[in-house]
Amino acid sequence: MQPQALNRIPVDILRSRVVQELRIAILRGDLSPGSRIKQEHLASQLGVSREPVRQALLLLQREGLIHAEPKRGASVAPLDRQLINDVYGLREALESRVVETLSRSSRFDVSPFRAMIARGRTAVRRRDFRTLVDLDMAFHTGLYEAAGNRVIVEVMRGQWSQIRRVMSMLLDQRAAYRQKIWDEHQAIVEAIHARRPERAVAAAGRHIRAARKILIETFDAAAPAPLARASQD
Amino acid sequence: MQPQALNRIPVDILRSRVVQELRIAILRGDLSPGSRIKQEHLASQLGVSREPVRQALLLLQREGLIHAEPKRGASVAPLDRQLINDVYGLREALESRVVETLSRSSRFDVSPFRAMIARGRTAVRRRDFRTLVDLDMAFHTGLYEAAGNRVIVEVMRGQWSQIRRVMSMLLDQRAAYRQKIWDEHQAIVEAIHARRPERAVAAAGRHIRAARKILIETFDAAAPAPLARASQD
DNA sequence: GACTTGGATCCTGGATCCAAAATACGCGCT
DNA sequence: AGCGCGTATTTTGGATCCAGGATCCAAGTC
Repeated sequence: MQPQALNRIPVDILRSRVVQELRIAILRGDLSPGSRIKQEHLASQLGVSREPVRQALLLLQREGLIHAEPKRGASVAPLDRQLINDVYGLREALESRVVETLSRSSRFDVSPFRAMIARGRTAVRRRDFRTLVDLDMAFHTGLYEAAGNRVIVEVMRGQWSQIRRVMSMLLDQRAAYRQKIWDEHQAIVEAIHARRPERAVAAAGRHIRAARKILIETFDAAAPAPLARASQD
Repeated sequence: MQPQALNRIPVDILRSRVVQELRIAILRGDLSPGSRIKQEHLASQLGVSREPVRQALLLLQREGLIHAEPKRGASVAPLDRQLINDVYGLREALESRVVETLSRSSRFDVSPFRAMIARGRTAVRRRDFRTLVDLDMAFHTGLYEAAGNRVIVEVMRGQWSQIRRVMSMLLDQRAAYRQKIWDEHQAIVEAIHARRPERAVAAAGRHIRAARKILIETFDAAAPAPLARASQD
């Protein structure tokens, strides 16, 4: 017996496949906010029974992508202005702390981040929004992971579901903002690299507040009617 | 007061009852870390079928109280030194932000907090540890709620499960610390009340770092052996 | 005597079944 | 024709059933 790394990859489980599929569908907007989700229908559509579907719905409900009431069924959670705002409040608090920590650490490796920035700029030029969102999330997640706090990584993983939903909405429209993203990312990374905590925190704060501002504006401009039908309870 | 309690409140659902029971059992230590949880056994013990149990396990797994591997079953998650540490890292980041926000707000109402502090001191005198933990959590949760960020409230609700687990372990032993808690709480609240953001942030930071320090120390002292035992009943 | 191996047994994940709540529908009434 | 009420249908939450993987035990092998 060597190290005990013989049996890996048991991440089968139908349930997680359903979660994955559903999450993607919601994040992409294939399922529009507010639309009803019937278990039977979804099950047959994915070729499974209702059992894994129910569990998947449970999980996605906790993730905030699904809204459900007992006996009343589930629906895709509406985009929620307040929620977005609050998510960004959380993000600012955590990310400030993360970049501050990194700025004081001696083990921060800039290179992967510089690489991501380069790829990000390319994606912007190509107007490849899907990749752009992926890279943006990868960039920030990379920071969390570099800071080494697993709880923060985990918490933010959940929140990015929300962020991605509105992000895709936003990127279509805000060309000016798309340009700025990677400059801001670069500012953050270089400040960390230069070991300047205050500067890094400031850069991160600016980045996040700018994103929030744009997001909320875009939301208010584009959303009022079609998004939040069920927002009153 | 009951602002909008006219129609909802159908929080029956067997599953949530099971979650509740299980969570309490784990937090109280009635189920020791590492012990296996058999669905059938738990189900009959609670007088339900395996179905709600499975869903409850799923939820508690995401909450970090249960550890499970596919086809291998579930067990009570072991107390994890690193995890505790990380939770406190998260807490410090968020709570700093929260108290800072509150210090700048004009709508902060001290009175409920002062009341909690008084009750807390009483609980300390009476060595009523259960109530003490409840009040501690209520105090901090109260701050999150006062700040009005629902996402932070929600995220921290999850984290308090972890905090409570070790907290009960800690309070038994650290008499000196028990005394200090409510002084520190008072310092935080009064700083907020006095509209002194820096002071409030500093007080909150000190409070959380002190708690973390004690917790980790206690953990290292008392924990090595008895934590990950697999016990059957 | 320690290690492997075959098989009985247990347990989990998924499928199917059932009762009750909720919604949709149609009928009768004013 | 509009409205309300009672019933049919849909859909959910929970219970039960089943197949496959994991665990345990004991006998066989070196």
